[in-house]
Amino acid sequence: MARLKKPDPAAELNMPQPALRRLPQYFGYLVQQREQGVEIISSSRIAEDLNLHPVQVRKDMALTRVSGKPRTGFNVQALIDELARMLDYNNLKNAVVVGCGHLGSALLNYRGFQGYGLNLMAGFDSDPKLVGSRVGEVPIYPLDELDSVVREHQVQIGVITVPRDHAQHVCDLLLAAGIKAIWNFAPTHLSTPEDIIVQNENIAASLSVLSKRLSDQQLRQRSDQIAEGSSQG
Amino acid sequence: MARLKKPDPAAELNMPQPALRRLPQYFGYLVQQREQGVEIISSSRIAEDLNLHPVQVRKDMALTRVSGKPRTGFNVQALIDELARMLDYNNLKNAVVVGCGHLGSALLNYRGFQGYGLNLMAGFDSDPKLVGSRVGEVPIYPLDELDSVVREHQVQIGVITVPRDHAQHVCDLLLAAGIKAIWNFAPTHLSTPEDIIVQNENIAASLSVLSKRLSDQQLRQRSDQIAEGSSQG
DNA sequence: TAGATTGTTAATCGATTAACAATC
DNA sequence: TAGATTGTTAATCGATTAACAATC
Repeated sequence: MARLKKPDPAAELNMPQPALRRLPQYFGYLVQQREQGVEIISSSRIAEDLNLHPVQVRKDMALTRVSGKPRTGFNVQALIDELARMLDYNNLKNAVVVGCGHLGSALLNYRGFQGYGLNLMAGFDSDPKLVGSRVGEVPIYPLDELDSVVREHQVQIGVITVPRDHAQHVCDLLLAAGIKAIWNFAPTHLSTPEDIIVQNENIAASLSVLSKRLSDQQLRQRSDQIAEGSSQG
Repeated sequence: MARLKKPDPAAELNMPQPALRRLPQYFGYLVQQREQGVEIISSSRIAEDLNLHPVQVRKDMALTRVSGKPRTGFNVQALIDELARMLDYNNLKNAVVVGCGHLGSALLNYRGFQGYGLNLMAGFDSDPKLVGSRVGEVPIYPLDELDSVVREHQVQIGVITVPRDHAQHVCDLLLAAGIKAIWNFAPTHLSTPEDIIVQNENIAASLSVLSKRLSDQQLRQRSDQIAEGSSQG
């Protein structure tokens, strides 16, 4: 059995955000490795596959308090278990999806959320044709049942996938029903009380990073070519 | 007209990633403000609406080299124009989507990408029923036409929305066709040459951040209650 | 002028990387 | 033992925040 130091609640509460964003990456990667029969893995191997610095991987692994063995590496299963505990993947959290258009349907059809502790247990839509049907096995309700469903199942997380102009209204409905956290896919800013957690899924931000990296690389390559040309000339 | 210092190419190439991720956020926010008739805006107002520190907003605005006026603020349109230039939104980049299931369809139906410089001009799918049809006005081709379509239109960006187990194969096809950047929505790590830009859209990472923030807040609230209870007792 | 806001420089904070000892 | 890998401490790097001058 892999050695495991006592968890440090303070360290876990104050986890740096960049690290917190890397942990699910490790988790997914390690689950995939386990499926391929890998039982022990070194930090340098992880770093290489995920394009990270090996020391950073060791620092992150240290957060899990799973000890590795010099000359061999870390126990994959132990890391998976501890990451799941730290990220609270074992406590399934109920969530509802408001807006069952293309994006909402895609989320409702995605079967991978369970592995990350999220249970999408209901969808809501204003379209009477959708109401009463199921999308990816999840039942779709009319908007005016939102309050009762959320209260009855003590749902904590609301996912907003409605058009931009309806997002704030839906947000208000969710908060009125007692929701504590909002996962917002609508491309707009939501006004909420301070104690409500809002996570904006800004696909444009991600796209911009990609786009900028591409432009920058091409700029660099072009200036390299010019430099080459002039040194040859 | 708003004052505008000369762009600084070095500063733009070496833009810090956290800042780069905030710029599209400002862009979207400012476009929305403009639609509502706002012409001048202060850094403190932006900061308040986007939950940022006002000094940070001013630093970020300084990156655009748009000068604000003391006592009034920044010209909204000037900021929008300069952000669009910095993020290269004006040069429409062609992209293809491989995998036209729920998520791929959602992307193809999303009409907002044009505003962010991305033109999804073709979809590919192995399902013969989809091939020849259109999803959100974008034509769907069979996979074996990927190479010719990508070459013909000099497409630089490939979007992968196929199931996990097909992602690496699709990635290889895209690279063979000359694609330089991959936007990967499949929950798996892709092996690529060093000069290829890969942006992983890890929805699980985002979800985990939300989930952890929720758990942590509830932990804090519970320990606050206990502290309250004992101080009262 | 007084006051509000920008914008810059310095200080702080936090994350990443380097160096190296400890361990198997 | 030799060598490879972990794990910790120190150094560096970079981003955020604070302080305050400049400007309208």
